[in-house]
Amino acid sequence: MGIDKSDLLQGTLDLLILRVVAMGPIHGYAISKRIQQISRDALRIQQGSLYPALHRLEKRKWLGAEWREAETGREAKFYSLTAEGRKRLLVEHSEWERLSAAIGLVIQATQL
Amino acid sequence: MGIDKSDLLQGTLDLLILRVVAMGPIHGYAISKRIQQISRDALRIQQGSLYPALHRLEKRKWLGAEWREAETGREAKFYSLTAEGRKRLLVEHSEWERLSAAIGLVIQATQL
DNA sequence: CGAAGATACCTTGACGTTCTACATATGCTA
DNA sequence: TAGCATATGTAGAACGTCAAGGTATCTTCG
Repeated sequence: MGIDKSDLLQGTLDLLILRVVAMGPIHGYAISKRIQQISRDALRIQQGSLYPALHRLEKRKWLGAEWREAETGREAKFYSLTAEGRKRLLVEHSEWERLSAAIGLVIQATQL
Repeated sequence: MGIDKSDLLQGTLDLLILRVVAMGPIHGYAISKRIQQISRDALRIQQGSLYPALHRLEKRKWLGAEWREAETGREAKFYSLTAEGRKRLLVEHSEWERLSAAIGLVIQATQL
């Protein structure tokens, strides 16, 4: 009935991607697997969310991209964090902390 | 440039509203003020977000509504939580815990 | 008296993100 | 040779939120 929620908290995908890419160059498919693995399967990035997001971040110059051979021997597009991307990551991170803390406050205050 | 984020984490507004209404009948304008106050101004609900959200929740029978006189002596639409709304609140709450914990995991794991 | 500001409700149209579904191709393995 | 994981991508739609606009009442202050 269209009442179900997204697999993600909308607006947090960029943060997740930037964090993972900050660990070192990595290709798109691996990013989604990594997020899924770290989150113990709680976060599943659909391909229709992943690739548009990567293109968006690349367009904004937060990610740089380069085609290289993956560990598997296949060609893949490796993303890496730009200097601007690192700045943006800090912004996204503090916004997350700020907003999630605020929601925590509301949850706490309303259960008295 | 459209790069700035929402004042909210998209998808959490329903949870916030349901929590506040769970404390007792309250009208829309007061809900937004209350959320703003509890969150120490971190969360500001725009009226263009608030009223459509309230109508959505009412339509889904998670909120009931009744016109009454507010403390100020003016007419206002008071919302209260239905039984279904209480169930939904539990769902929204656990979804929030699940997803925010998962994001916390990714943040932790990527800063090593 | 008149203006301003807070209270209280609402709608419209645009926007960005995410989703489902589809499409393509390669490499490995059973 | 069929199936599955890997790997990238697109199109169209749904959804929630935002900016901006509107109405009306009540109180306060000049």
